Amino acid sequence: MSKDLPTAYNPKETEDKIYQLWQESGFFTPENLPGKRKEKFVTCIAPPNITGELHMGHALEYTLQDIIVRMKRMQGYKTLWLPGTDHAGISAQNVVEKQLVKEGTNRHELGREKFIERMWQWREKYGNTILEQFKKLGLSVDWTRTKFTMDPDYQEAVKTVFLHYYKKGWIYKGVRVINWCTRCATAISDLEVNYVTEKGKLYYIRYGPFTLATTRPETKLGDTALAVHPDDARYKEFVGKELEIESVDNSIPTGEPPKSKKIKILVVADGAVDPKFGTGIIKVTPAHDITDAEIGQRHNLSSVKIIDEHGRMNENAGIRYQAMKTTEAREQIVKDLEAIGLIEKIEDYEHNVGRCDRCNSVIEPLPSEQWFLKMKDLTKLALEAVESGKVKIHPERWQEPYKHWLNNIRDWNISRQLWWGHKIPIEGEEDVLDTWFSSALWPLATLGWPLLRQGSEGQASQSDFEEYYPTDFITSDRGILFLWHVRMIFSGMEFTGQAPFKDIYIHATVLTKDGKRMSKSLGTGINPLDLIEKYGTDALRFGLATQLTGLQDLRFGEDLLVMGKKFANKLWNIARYVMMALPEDYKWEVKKSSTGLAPIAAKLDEIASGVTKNIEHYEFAEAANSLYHFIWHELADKYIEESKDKTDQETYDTLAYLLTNCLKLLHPFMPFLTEEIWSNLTISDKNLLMVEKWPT
RNA sequence: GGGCGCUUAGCUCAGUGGUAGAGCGACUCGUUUACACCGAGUAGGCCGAGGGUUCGAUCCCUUCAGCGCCCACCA
Repeated sequence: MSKDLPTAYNPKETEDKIYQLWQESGFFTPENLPGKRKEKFVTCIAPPNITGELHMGHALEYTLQDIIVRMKRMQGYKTLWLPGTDHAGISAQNVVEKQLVKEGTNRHELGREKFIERMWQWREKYGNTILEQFKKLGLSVDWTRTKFTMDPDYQEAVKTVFLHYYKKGWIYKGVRVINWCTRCATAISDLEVNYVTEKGKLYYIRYGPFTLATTRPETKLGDTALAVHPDDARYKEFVGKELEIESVDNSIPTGEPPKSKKIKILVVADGAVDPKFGTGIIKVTPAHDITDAEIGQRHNLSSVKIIDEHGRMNENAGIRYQAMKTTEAREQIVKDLEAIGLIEKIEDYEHNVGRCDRCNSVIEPLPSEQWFLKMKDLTKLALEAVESGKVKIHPERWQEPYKHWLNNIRDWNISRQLWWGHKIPIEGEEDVLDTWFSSALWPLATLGWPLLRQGSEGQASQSDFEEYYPTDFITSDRGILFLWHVRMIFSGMEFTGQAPFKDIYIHATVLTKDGKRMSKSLGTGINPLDLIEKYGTDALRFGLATQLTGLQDLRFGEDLLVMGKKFANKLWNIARYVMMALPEDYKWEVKKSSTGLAPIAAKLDEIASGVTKNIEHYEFAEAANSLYHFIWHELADKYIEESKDKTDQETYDTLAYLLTNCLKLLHPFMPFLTEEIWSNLTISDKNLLMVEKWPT
């Protein structure tokens, strides 16, 4: 009996040692689990980016997932949690590009081949750092199945999917007005544009008999029509007519004073125009505004591209403005219009400016030839999966946004003008696929779809896909419900007829104590590894668990970690006490029933079934709190105090029963500490706690 | 413009149709060998504001305010 344990729990001396024990046991791999396990429990990870560094969101998400996985494993399920990383196209490429800039070069100088080599080097060196940090968090993932979204078999899966869609006629190439990032020099999807309210100007410009307002006067050079609402009585007589109006002459060199010239412009009627806004009449620039492009399509308007991929005016803007940046052109044209008397007034104005999600540059909508995936049928599949209950979203309130988004979706622009990513599998194509195109296949491709897994040693010969698909559970921040979950769902439905997981749990987003977004660049980020250093992993996990209540946001405070640390210590000392109180020759056995024990044992049974239900229903805070309260205030404060002068068998058995079962119940939350205590108990025939039987 | 969430003790948050709870912090006592990372206590809340339903509301309905987030083609 180890009575000489220190009076305080020491996470640092425990954690690495215990993690190694787990790894050596092989129990993270489902095939190695003891006993006959017919029922499976498979959870799907959200693979971190290779650019990633562990942040509080990860700590929360993965802790939550590990709690479930560990409980399921103890309940006797054949449990798989497969780890991996995502190549993260645009963000990873940006990181390495920044590195190159520091070295005084760039990717174009390096050339495509060398650059991709650099990307792989980078991923070798840093890409798995975050996976190493998984060990610090105590995550019970199957390291033998680690995946990367650019692994050879994963690339096969991507190719298969692309060609499948292509043959179905769902993939097409077309010139569309898309969101273009002039810095990243690539198309990006609607979801990668962040709209930020910014101060700008609203310019009122005379267009013949009308005055209309715009925030982007430079796009005037690409106007091909004016539009009014069909029911707007004020302008009815103009609809369908071509007006001759005065504009600026863009053929005059910049050095010379501006002149006006007459141009002709058509007036169309379109429902997209809000008659109540401004003068109720808008200019239509089909090449540089997505709404205008749609109006243009409806009315067969020509589209004049005046801004190029670098964000500069091109030859269509006329010699006077050509080669200027859009912002310069704006100043110039305003000056010119003022000089020839076409500006009526300029007002300060707040409006939404689209910025690149990855580099924060202003997005320039422009026409570009891209690959698109038709969303019509896939949308149906994704809706069907949720409406039929094949996929359940928790908390339920996220179902509506999910449906709403799908019902308003456009075709998906899947091509990116990047170098790092899956190449479009069509000959002569230089572009790569949107990262989410491959991420969408994660639950499929990681399990070996469409190829059979090459039977590595000790593996069953049948493929992982047959064995483990579909998975049971996935959890994420709300931010990627549309970017990722939707796409995994329709991919799964399309290729297997089954949704890739049964339950989605949207967990809270971790904010700072002031309610601000945690961000490294804002200096508001907290590194979970620092917290682990300070409090220990179990304290972090337990503290997080008590804050996991299913709300949208979670203001993270360290108080809860203080609590977690104290609690870890309390449990440690409870264990020390019990070991000390029991006689030398006490026969430890893991009792199955509370019958014949003190009443508190039955109380524990109640707690146990409550905790089980709580975890199954994602009520982590409830589970953690009930354990905390029972262990501290019922077991320690009351029962142990009362038992101090008792030496009968019932008391001994009760103490042993309480301790062993509390360790089990607490193991998913505090795996290191509980496993360490367990290893000190002189129970014969025991296994690692992580595979002991769950007490319900 | 539409939608969602939140508003409870100094701080972070639980919670229930019927005398309000936890952790952290504060205060008072306690040198009892499991634990001072402890124990026994104490203080501190018209449960955001107004209205309604009810015998009774912090909890249900409604309006409003503040904060946060998501979606959207407001020039």
